[in-house]
Amino acid sequence: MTIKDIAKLSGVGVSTVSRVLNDRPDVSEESRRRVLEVIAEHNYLPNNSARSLVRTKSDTVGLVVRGVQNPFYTDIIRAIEHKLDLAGYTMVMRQIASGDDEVKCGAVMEREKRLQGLIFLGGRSDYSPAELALLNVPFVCCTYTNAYGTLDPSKYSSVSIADEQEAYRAVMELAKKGHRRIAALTADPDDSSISQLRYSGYARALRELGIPPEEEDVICADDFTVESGCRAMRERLKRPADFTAVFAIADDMAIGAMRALRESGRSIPEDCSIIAIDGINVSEYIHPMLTTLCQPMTAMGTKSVELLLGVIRGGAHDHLTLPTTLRAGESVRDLTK
Amino acid sequence: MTIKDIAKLSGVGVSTVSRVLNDRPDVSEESRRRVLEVIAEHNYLPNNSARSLVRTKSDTVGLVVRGVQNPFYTDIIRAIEHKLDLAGYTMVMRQIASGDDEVKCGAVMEREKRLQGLIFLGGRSDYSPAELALLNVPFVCCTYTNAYGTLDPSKYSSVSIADEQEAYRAVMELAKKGHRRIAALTADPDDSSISQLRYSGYARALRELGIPPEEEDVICADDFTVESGCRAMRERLKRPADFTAVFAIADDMAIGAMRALRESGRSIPEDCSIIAIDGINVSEYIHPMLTTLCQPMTAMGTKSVELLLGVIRGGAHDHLTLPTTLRAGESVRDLTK
DNA sequence: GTGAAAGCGCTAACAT
DNA sequence: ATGTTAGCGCTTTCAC
Repeated sequence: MTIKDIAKLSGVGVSTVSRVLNDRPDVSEESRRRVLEVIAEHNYLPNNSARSLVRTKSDTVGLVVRGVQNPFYTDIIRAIEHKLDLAGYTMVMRQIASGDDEVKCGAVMEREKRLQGLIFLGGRSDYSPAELALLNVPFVCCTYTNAYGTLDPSKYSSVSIADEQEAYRAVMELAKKGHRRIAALTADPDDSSISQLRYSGYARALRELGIPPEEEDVICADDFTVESGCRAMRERLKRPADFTAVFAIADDMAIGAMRALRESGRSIPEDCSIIAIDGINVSEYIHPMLTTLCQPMTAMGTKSVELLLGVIRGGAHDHLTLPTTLRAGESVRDLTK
Repeated sequence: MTIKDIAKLSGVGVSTVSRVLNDRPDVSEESRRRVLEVIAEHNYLPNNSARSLVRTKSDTVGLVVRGVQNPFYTDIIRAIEHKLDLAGYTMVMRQIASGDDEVKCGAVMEREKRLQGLIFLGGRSDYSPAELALLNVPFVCCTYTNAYGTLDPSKYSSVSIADEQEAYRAVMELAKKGHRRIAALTADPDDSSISQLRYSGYARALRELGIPPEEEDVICADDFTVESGCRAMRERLKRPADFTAVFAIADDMAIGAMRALRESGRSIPEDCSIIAIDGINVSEYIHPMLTTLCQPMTAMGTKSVELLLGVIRGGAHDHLTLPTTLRAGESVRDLTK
């Protein structure tokens, strides 16, 4: 069943059918009705490939997810797919390992699939101008932004939280409750990405509090997973540890660390408090309920799509910083009482 | 940059370029080398839409995920995307709500995108012949199968666990530890799907154990989420409850239920044991570690793709039942000691 | 308002 | 082994 068949069956030309298909105004009500009828009757669907070919663009948006392991992305991906779907776009998703290059991957997809745009989930933010030149469609960075100012903000969009400030805020929450020896559970603090920003916030808070930084208390995990969080904390606890609280840069890592802490005989929050950033679903149900700064995941996905579609339709790039909300759980002990 | 440009630049005809592109043997080494060189030099990528158009098929496989909420799917989706990627296919994913019809959605995708095949994740299994007629490409059901024999097994593939038996096994584990009053935390037990199968296994175990079923002890949640599990258990605990153990049909529901149980003053496993099925990552790290039957998620995704590609390449449909592995956690108390 | 026809970039016959 | 050419199904001028 092709457009020709529909044309024949409706007794009109193919261009009229095409007009109906594309909701063009210049069709008589009479023709439109007939064509629509035939289409419905035969359950006809236009061939996407043919459309993409002639339009030299598809109705497709690419999503490149970096760092496969992060469960925190799930809700965002869902929101993105859903929103895209509503807008009549198709999402093609590709996952890449933390070490892979999202720009290269995006560039390949862009041309292979004739994408309208790209969304990067969890990427680096330090693209070089040469790299950026590979990308000829608008893109938005979801969950991160170029906080270092090396990218021209008018060339891309982003949706993120204020990672540095939120980390600062989390640590300050601990300080408010009387904690002074505060460890950080982070991933590589030097990868010019989210972990670095959150680590910086932690460091700034300590500085402001006049707490001397202890190298021993910066616990570095391999990635953002529960496993890594647990492993890193276990490793750390083999040596004497007298911090009274931990700031974890991600919920999952916190959950892993909590297990390690318990294994060492510490109970939470009696012997050691913990606060994190993310607010994944499950962390609200575990015991003790994790105290954390919740990211608005659905909004992050939705806003990313909105920004992208805005640019596709001719709008300008923009940068959104979304607020987190503190979920007061049960994992932080008040030392002042 | 099109195939014509490459042809011109290499001093050959378009068909030669096409042959090189498609790894055909009938090209002289000389030509192949030159074409490949030009392609590399100009960073040329063939237009997917044009290829799909003329081949009347794309290199695309559709994934329809039903029941957006289930976090258990994440790993499977990852495995599917990864495997598909390795095989040179592209995955387009669409999520639908629990109430939506995956077959209809798949049929639309199939024709719009000229799919090679479909994978359904978490669907119903009671398709009618009329519905199936909508699907003209091979498909595989991932995580479920038509356990009721209403579908011709040669018409589709499936990868699943033996839901009924595994549920039976889980309940028997509890019985082994001396539990007799065993509640079931399930979703709708009548939706001819996974929850029904697992509920049946529970019921069969009770029957075999000679334990009279208590209607009160079948706790029905709205869906498979932590929230629902928690809510359902909270509701149940408003009335007297003297079951010593709970069989939850999903890890997430179990985690939710654990919170509700604790809220009611019960500690786990001292006052109430709990066992589940799924084996999601996080349930191994929570406290107490959840005792559960782990599904081989990665294998389920990988195998689904293998089956599908097999059929696409002319093979026959097949049905895989994968084994679970018992993870002995800390959530089940041994009453016999 | 409508139809005829020219491509979009590619593959596959068909010649050579 | 290689080039020429006719479509694949659609959109979009351009006449009418």
